[in-house]
Amino acid sequence: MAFENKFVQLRIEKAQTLRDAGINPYCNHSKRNTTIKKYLNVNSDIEHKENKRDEHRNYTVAGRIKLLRVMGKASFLQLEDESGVLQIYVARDHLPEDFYNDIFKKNVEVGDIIEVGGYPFVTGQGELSLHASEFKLLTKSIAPLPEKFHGITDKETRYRKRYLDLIMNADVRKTFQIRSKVISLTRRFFEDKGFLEVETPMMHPIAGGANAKPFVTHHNALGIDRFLRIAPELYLKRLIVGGFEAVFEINRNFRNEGMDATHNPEFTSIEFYWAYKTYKDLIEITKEYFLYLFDHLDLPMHLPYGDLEIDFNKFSEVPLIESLHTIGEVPSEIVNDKEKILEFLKSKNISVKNGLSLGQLQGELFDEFVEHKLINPTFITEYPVEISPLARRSDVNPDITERFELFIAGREIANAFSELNDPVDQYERFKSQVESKECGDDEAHAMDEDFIEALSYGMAPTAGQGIGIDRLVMLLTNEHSIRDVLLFPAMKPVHHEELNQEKE
RNA sequence: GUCUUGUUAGCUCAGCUGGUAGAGCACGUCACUUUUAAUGAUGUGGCCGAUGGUUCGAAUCCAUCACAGGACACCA
Repeated sequence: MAFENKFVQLRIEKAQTLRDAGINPYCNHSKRNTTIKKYLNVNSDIEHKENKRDEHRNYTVAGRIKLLRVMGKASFLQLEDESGVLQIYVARDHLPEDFYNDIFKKNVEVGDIIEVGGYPFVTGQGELSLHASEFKLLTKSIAPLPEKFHGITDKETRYRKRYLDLIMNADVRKTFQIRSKVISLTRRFFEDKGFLEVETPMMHPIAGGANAKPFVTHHNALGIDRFLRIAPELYLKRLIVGGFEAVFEINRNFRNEGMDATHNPEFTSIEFYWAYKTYKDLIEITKEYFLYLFDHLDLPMHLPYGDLEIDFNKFSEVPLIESLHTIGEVPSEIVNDKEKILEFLKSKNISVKNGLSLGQLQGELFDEFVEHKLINPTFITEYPVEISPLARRSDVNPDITERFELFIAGREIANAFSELNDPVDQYERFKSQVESKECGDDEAHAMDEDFIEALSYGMAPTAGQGIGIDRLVMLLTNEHSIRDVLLFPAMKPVHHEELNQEKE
């Protein structure tokens, strides 16, 4: 039952006491005329004034009471709005008769949202404050806030009740402000380059564009299942066929897979496609993009991340096969021989699925021995064709593709390639994916004949790239769980009724 | 999915080899007109995550379940 907690009951009673005294505890009119940050800036000269005050100035601020110190006939409170924290001085003799004793002291408490008018002054302890001459309750908070010193630290509560986390932890608000900036800067960067922002379907008849398990939903009117998209790729390429030459989409993808520190069932990516360009051009624009972000976010080029320090002046490029030896210390004589790779993996006690192709085994070696060592930004290039079903083959070596993935701090941040635009080749690759699917690989691509038909009309040579925004934000904010950069991360329901409701 | 560690007051946490629940903050009452997690006095507050079991007796031991954190596996 709601409101049964005794502390909540007490606060509801206070709200009623206020109503009885003619004060609306959920008042709808605020006369706020400045933010706390502006107030502190504008009045920074007060400490040099006579008596360290200026009674001719008057400001009205509003916010939530975070701390309250009642000292008899006067009180101090710490008021917080989105912009900052301000100390308010409330004295009995500067407010209407009896208001201080009967209303303020008895019915106003930590958590309430109030509005205060008054003049600026500096206290004996040297803190620029506001001397209250008007005081108005805007919103009565009936739930007690977490402890004032330790705040709220329990991760489960922080994720489930993000509003509490945001109230109590200013640095969490900061993380999400940076996230917002990253997205808006990304949008501006690509718009300034002449890219067109587009929106493509979230509900797909065929889940394509990535190797992943989709969520399934049902369209009642048509009586058919739809898949929540796992990637926007195939639709964005259709737009290139249609004649757009540079498009991007920043939006959610959905993958029906496990959840952990770097995976949430819904996540945000940007994908962009650029006609008449190659993956080499994408390497250049990616470097430029990072510089742009660092510049506008005012981040150091030597970025700390946990125990690591990442040097963003040092982007490097290494072909995948070469990286196996030079970075992964895999003997170079085995990397082009299936049997020798299998032997090597076995000697290292690493088991892999049966029937993997050479390219897939090379991918396994990379994941096992190289990926986690890539701390400074590294473009790994020239991926085997077997693990790149949508990428264009190299003109000089048909076994590899014109592709790169960007790794930073041991994690994949971006995936890019010159797009495969030969419809017959694409058809063959889909067919081989379908065969893998039939052999039990439930993450292999399905055949998308409509996409093949689109390619048949001719897609200009194009380069395309996807960047995981959540992981990028983790990197830039020094967060180590994706849940800390998602306002409302996916959580299991707490009550079993919710879990079992789908059983019938 | 596997392993592992948690779950005690609104919040942060104690509670040993089983004997019937503790602190700080918050809240109530009193004092206090320049405090900074204000201070001093005093009081209220708990189905010890859920269900079973062992026992004369369980917050404590055992089992199952739920949720969460971490690690591994899969993936972005």
